[in-house]
Amino acid sequence: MRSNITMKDIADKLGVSSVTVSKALNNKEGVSESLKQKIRTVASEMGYRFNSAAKSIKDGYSYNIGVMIPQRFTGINDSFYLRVYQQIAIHLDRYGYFGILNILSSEDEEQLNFPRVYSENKVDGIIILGQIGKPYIETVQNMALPKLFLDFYDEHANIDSIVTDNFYGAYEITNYLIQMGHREIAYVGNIYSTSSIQDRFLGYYKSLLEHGLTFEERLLLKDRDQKGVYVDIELPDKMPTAFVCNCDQVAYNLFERLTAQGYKVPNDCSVVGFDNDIYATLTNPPLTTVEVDIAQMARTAVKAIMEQISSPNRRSGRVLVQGKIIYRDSVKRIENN
Amino acid sequence: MRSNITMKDIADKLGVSSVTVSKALNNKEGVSESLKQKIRTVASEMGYRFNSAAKSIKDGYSYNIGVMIPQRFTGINDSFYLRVYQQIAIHLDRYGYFGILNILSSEDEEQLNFPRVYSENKVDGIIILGQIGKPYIETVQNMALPKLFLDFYDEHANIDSIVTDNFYGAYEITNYLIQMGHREIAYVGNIYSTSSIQDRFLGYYKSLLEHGLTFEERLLLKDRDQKGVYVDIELPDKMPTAFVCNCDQVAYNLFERLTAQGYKVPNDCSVVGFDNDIYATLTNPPLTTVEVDIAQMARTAVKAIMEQISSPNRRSGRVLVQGKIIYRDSVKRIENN
DNA sequence: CTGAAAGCGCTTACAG
DNA sequence: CTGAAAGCGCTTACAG
Repeated sequence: MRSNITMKDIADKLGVSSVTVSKALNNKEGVSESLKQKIRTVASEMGYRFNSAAKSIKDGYSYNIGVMIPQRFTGINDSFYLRVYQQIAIHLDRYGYFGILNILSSEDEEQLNFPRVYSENKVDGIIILGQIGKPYIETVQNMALPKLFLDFYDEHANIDSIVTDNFYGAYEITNYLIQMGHREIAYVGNIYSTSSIQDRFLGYYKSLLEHGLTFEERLLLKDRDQKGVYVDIELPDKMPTAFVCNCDQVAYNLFERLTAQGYKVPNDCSVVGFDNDIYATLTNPPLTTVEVDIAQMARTAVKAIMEQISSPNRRSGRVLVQGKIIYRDSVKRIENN
Repeated sequence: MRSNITMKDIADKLGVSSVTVSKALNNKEGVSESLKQKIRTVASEMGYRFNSAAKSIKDGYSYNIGVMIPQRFTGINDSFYLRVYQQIAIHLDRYGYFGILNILSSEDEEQLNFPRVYSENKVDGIIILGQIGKPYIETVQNMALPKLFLDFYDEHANIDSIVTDNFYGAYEITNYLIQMGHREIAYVGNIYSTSSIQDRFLGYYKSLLEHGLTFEERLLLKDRDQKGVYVDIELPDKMPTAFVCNCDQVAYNLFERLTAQGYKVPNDCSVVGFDNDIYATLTNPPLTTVEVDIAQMARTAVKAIMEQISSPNRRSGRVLVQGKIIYRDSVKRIENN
């Protein structure tokens, strides 16, 4: 139930018209300062609350943004997207907007249903947070609304996207390992599993190339099967001096493996991760890793969708958000012969 | 920007009135089945989307619920409330409602500002998720809107609340320790910090009482200061055989402490936690703990707020949601002399 | 500086 | 079974 005090009530109380009240409360021209003051005071005394639905119906904006997260990314230990959503909500607030969370169920994704936020005209734009299936991408394209992919992209759909610079982050952290004297560096991750694992691998690869190091198949270690289920990591017979892991959780798994085999990090080998999530601080010693800048991702996403709303024809394309290396204690400088 | 197709457009196309279109699309009486069908078909062909703002302005409902989480509970390793929010969003969906996330900043909490969802009439009710300061509770009481405290309560404010049965959960898990032969059982937590830590302590206390065990001050170990900042846990000189920790993260901290001092869990002492969050699986061995039923909390909360909306005078009071002991490997049966 | 009129898109209550 | 009229609370464009 809403407060039943309207601008008309305030107007009646003061013997003015509701037009004047509207102007005063919105601080528009055409009302004397003294009247404005009086109106504001009375409004506050009466406990007046603005009716945003009435405004919406007039100007056609809901002042809401839908944030759609596919259900499968919302598992029990998987709060990354929720955290991104939270940052989005905070940044939307600065534009006078609100965020409505829409978990995309597997059924809706399969049946290509529009989200309810769309069919009920609840939002002025939609941010899709987390990779959706190809068929559903088409459904999204059919939505007549500003939209944005966050943390993934599709090369065929012409939809703006914001992604972490996986390539550059992995490139930089591999450079760092090489600077620290490492020459035998393994990459841990199934590069056929997701595009971000693949992009991170390519960054690692580029770093090797640039430093005249040759990549060897045996230094590519599988961390999960095609379905994304983690498998035991098999250490190579001849151990490398450093491991680039595609994410912190995998680095954490690798630590367990190394410890079980009697290796000590960083003395016997160095390990780096990616994401700077909770796992990065749970290893002993804590992990040097690439931090995904969640706040920056959210800020960029909100700005991009706001621009689409105000200028429907302007496109931002694919925006990369740089990560940042967090230096901790899992890397040791080694000497080369 | 909204789709600019309205009921009027559909009506014009079919040569009927917009009243008839409204009735047909809402499946109300007074329109023949055949006309309804025709109208639905044309609506879908034209890509009609319902304008919820227009409905809102008529019936006074926004069909949104605000979920307010104090900023301080949204730290980097703290996704419990976000997960609850996610479940709330899913359950709201079943009522045709949406959830709007509102992070309560420390400034707004100090300055006793109403949340924007309230002052802009964006929601039909507010769920406050996580303990807010006493002064702000008064602010919340002044909001003329259905409201609900989730995961905390205040004995003085007459506001419905849903909380985990902290008391009973701690009581049960302490009973379990006693069944396993433990007689010297410590409680880890600052009982002046939050009401849930206090309630869990009382459940522990009741279990001791019922079994004729005497509580000793020295067995109450502080885990954090008044502001909630974790402190080093000081182990008592004479070690107990078991520890009841007020939450899993503290149990995790205790593990580190015990390991540092050379104690092994569960051989040297047993440890139990509360929450069954990520920390419960990160200790070695994993933790026996009380699982907070997030889905049930969310379901109950949504039901309660919906009831308040439909019958403003009905109150649900303080509802307890039962937890569930998850048995793992951090407790050992011991023999008594 | 102030306000009467019209309209946003829908629904409700009533008349036919 | 169908629709003209009125109204929800606000804002815009215009007249004074």
